[in-house]
Amino acid sequence: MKLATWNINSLTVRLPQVLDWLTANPVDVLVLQELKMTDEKFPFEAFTQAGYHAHCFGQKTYNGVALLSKTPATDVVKNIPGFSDDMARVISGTVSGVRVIGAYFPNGQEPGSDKFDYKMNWLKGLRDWVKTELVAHPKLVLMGDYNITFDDADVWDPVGLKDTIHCTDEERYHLGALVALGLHDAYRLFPQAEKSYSWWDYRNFGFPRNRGMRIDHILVSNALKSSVTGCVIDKTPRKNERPSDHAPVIVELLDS
DNA sequence: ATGCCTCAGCTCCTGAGA
Repeated sequence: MKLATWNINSLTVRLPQVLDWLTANPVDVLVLQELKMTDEKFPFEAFTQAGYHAHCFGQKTYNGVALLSKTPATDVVKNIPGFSDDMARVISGTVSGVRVIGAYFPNGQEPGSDKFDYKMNWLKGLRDWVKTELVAHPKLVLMGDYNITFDDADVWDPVGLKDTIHCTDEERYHLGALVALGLHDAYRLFPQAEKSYSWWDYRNFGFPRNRGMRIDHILVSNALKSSVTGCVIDKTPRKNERPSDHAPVIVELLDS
């Protein structure tokens, strides 16, 4: 079973690339972030034709997430139960016995800002909920655009970007607390090339210079850890003509 | 240097992303 996450920065612009990518990478589950469209505009038809069941949690202009799966997802939940939020950031469902949570974590803009405070509150809300989800669903995958790096290895310039957004101790504390619930960074379960990133700034030739950060993650629960056979970042679509600034991340699990 | 890209929208500029 293969599951993937991809922040596509506007599904309106990127739909052809998503469909092409699914043809080349027929994963069982794909979660998308930053649809930047309302549910009425979501291209259900195109995904049906591609062989996917789709659930959408959209929003005008910003945010918006979707859950695509080859077999139907059940018990679909939108956003974080118990955490009041105006923004469409989370969509969850059970696919083939695995609880899948797709999330677009807040950016946070800059430490000390209102948006940073919101990010910290959101992270606490997410953690409180995921803790209970893990009890109900031991086989759980939490994946998406976390907008947080784990450590210096995830940052192209850890000195210059020290204490800036995605690299602060506060953000990393919350990411660590999430992991401490009984989750594992699937990417680091395997040897990986140095300077591996999932996002590169559009500006200043960020991608060709490999000036990026690893901020898109797939966390797997204790119950799934031993069944993970691989995790990769696919940089191919970042080379497209009008790419998203993020690359998809894929994890493979042994079928159980 | 608060911009360099990219995207959405009450679109010819602004806010947001990261």
